[in-house]
Amino acid sequence: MTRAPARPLPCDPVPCDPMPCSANCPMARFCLAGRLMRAGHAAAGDDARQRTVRLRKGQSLYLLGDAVTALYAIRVGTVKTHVTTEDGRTQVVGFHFPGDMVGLDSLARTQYASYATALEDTKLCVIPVQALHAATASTPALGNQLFLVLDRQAQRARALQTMLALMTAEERLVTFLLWLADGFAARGFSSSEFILRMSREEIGSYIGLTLETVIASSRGSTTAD
Amino acid sequence: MTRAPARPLPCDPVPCDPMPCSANCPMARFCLAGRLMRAGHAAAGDDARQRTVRLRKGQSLYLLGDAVTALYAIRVGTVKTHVTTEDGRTQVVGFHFPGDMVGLDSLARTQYASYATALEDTKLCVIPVQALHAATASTPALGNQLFLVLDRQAQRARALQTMLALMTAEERLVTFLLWLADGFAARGFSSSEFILRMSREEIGSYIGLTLETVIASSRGSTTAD
DNA sequence: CGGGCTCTTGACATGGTTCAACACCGGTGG
DNA sequence: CCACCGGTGTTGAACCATGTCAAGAGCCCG
Repeated sequence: MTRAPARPLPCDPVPCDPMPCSANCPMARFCLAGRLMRAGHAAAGDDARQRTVRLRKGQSLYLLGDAVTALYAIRVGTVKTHVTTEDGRTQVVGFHFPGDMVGLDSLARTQYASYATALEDTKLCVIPVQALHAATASTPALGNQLFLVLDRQAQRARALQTMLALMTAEERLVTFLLWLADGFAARGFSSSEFILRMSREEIGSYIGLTLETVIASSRGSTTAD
Repeated sequence: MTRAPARPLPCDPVPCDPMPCSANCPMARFCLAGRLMRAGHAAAGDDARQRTVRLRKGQSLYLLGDAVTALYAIRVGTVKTHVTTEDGRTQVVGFHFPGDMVGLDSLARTQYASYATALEDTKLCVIPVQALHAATASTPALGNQLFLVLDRQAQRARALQTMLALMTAEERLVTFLLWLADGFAARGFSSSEFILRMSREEIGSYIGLTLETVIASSRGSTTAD
């Protein structure tokens, strides 16, 4: 179980900035935003040209409290969303991979409810909320798609709740790794071998353990990393 | 800190079955379903006549896997939603009080994703999903309201996640009781004195502790029950 | 080559669970 | 009315999983 090297740039950085999302995005087949936009394709006319954003490892996409101006869809890279408690402790609330949307948890709000930070060099499509609103207004099917996407997030949140409430350290880690494996498999990557873009500490924060316990549990688990 | 007696019937069982929700429901001021329906009032004409359901303590509103035919709004009483793991352990995923909606977590699904069980004698309004769909289709504002309600659920889920991940037993219990107090205050009841309708075991399940630890932590906490 | 990361490991402390016993209360039947 | 019974709540003791602390290894980067 090895960590990612410092700045790997695992995917080719396709230069596709001012292009329709579905044209040449490597994640087009799996991209939720793509499904959203195709559901209402041409609803916004050739307004479908996407702006993109690049982040280097460690850079923030938005901060907690920032005005919500856009959602984002990951093209390449990995993003974590996280919050802090009043006493300074930090808590990772989600990991996001190519094809995932970032910022959904703040869609109903005026200010972002979390921080979003790149775990590696990352490129994202920008989906201005006003454009999204206009598109959903003109295309009901798009709203349904969005609704399903939100439901998936809620499902995952419930699964996490039961995991945190009644699983042991090793069960949590195994479950987490299986989730990752499923996610990679769904994107067409190997589910039996992959690189962890997040640190042990970030994993531990997400599943409610210290980094030392994450390591100890990974020792106990089969090496079927 | 005392538990509820066996069958208290704390609220008067108003016989209001075939009446518009807002007419005589004691929770009208706080009812999410009421807000939903008023947002689209007369959208469905006098179809607004509500069917209601009564449950006695321990009875189920629906079972995991049942076909999703309706949402419910609590008039009087308390409901828990819960799931079970493959190895038989049970996990409370939510408590629901007068004015709350029950079944929202399954709204995007064809089968309920949890069990819903009454913690005391309870009366609910029935909101058929097809009626809800019709109403949202004809009244966009209603969809927005629903969207906000779903977001509130998601917020609570995130708060629970951080609670389970990084709070101690006593912190969890205190937080849980404060949530209850806030909820009662928002409904116009006393926030400093109230009856726990759920057992220690159910509380423990919800906040990831055993019933013994719930007791031990409640001893430690101030008696500001 | 040195500095600062993350990762790893082991010893130790401790919060929470487990287990067992008992108190309390309401309901039920004699 | 009383005795019994089951469910829930309470308590304490022993155990164990996990957190805490400290030290060192490996690696990337300047």
